Amino acid sequence: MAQSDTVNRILDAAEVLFAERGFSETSLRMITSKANVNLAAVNYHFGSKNALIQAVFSRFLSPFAKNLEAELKRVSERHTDKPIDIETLLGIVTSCIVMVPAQSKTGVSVFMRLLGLAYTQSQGHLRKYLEQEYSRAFKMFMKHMREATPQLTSVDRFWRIQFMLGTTAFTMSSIEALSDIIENEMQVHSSTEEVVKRLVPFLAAGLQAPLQN
Amino acid sequence: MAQSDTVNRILDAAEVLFAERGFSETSLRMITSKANVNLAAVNYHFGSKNALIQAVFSRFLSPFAKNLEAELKRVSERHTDKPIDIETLLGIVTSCIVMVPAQSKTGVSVFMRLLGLAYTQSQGHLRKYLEQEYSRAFKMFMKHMREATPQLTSVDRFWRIQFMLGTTAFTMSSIEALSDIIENEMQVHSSTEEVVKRLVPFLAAGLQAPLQN
DNA sequence: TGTACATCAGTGAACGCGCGTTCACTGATGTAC
DNA sequence: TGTACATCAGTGAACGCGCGTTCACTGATGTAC
Repeated sequence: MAQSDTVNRILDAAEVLFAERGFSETSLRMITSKANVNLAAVNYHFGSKNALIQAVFSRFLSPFAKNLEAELKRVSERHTDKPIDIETLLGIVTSCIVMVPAQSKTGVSVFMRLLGLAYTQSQGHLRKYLEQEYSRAFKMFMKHMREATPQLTSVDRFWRIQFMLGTTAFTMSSIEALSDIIENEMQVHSSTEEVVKRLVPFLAAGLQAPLQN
Repeated sequence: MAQSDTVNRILDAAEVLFAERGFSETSLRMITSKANVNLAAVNYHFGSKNALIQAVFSRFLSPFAKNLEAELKRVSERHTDKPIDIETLLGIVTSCIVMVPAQSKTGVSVFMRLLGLAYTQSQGHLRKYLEQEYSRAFKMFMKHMREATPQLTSVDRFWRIQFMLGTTAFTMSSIEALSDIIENEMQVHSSTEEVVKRLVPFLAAGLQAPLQN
């Protein structure tokens, strides 16, 4: 058994349980029994429950941020004359998200649900951690976003990006339940890819909606 | 002291604390000490913490649902020839939300934040309760929604309504944190009312976005 | 009008329980001489 | 090569604490006769 096996088993179990139940509704005892490790192992390896939460996020956000920075740099080098358009920008983000799970072993929906929870459930420690850890990738994305939507004031742009984030996080976190409902009611099967395809025009249209005064 | 005074003081305190901290992060001891009532009074009047949570929602959702049904009926009687358009429909919903706080004493932002939490934090008991309690208003709204977007297939309409719901719930549940960020970065204050005003055109544009194949 | 009883809002203290965390300890592996 | 020691992952049991809930009780008010 490799040295890091216990650590990874804890992270795998915590990731799934946090996504299913939220942070304060998931106890260390649930995590350690699902992971088949000793209760004290969490505090031994991570120090505290809060530190475990941060580690869960790091494991998928770090590769995502790395992918995103690389991809943004790559594409912008081919767009020296004109800014990257919104559809391309959104495409880059979604493709970078899809690239990650192969590394961290979990599905896209768990990934997205956690992102949603990070916004709605954090008590401060997590938000602070994410802000300082991933500010570079976020700023890079925002720079391109600014160039792609010159017609928006910075306040409008800020809010519309939050709206996009909200739509995505919420939809992805409940995609399983929603797919079941629609399959029951309308006998139509929806894969995550198909939902994302429906999502992108919705987001792009919202982002570029006329401003009202 | 009127008979219902303790009940209302508990509801007032619970409403504010739930909105600030979420449900499982708010203890009955916090609520009763803020309300200046005995700890046992919650279980005496409501029976359990879950029942208190449901009562908090009832106090603002019941008048809202009543407003919404009345307003939808009123407006549709003047639109016998053509269906109500989307902007009007969304306007009705937001105005019905704004009408409520005068009855339940709290601000719109507390109201909206609770709505967001209902989606992101409920453990089942709340979702079931809301579904069966307010299904009539919801179905009525959906009927008008269907008429307002005849160009959409029912599958597309289903997903786009979920997108709208997601955007709203997510934004409202994290509105405080987001308002703080934008106030720090751009020195602009954003009230909930202003955010809702920004949200509506975003949602309307997304809902009516061209379909892609 | 007075008495006995019922009802009900509210109380103070305690209950058992699950929580995150701590601590002394084990046993395997690596390292120095 | 053998011995002494250090390091470190992992363990079992317990810690104190805050939680939702319960219960016997009080005291005020209403009601029947």
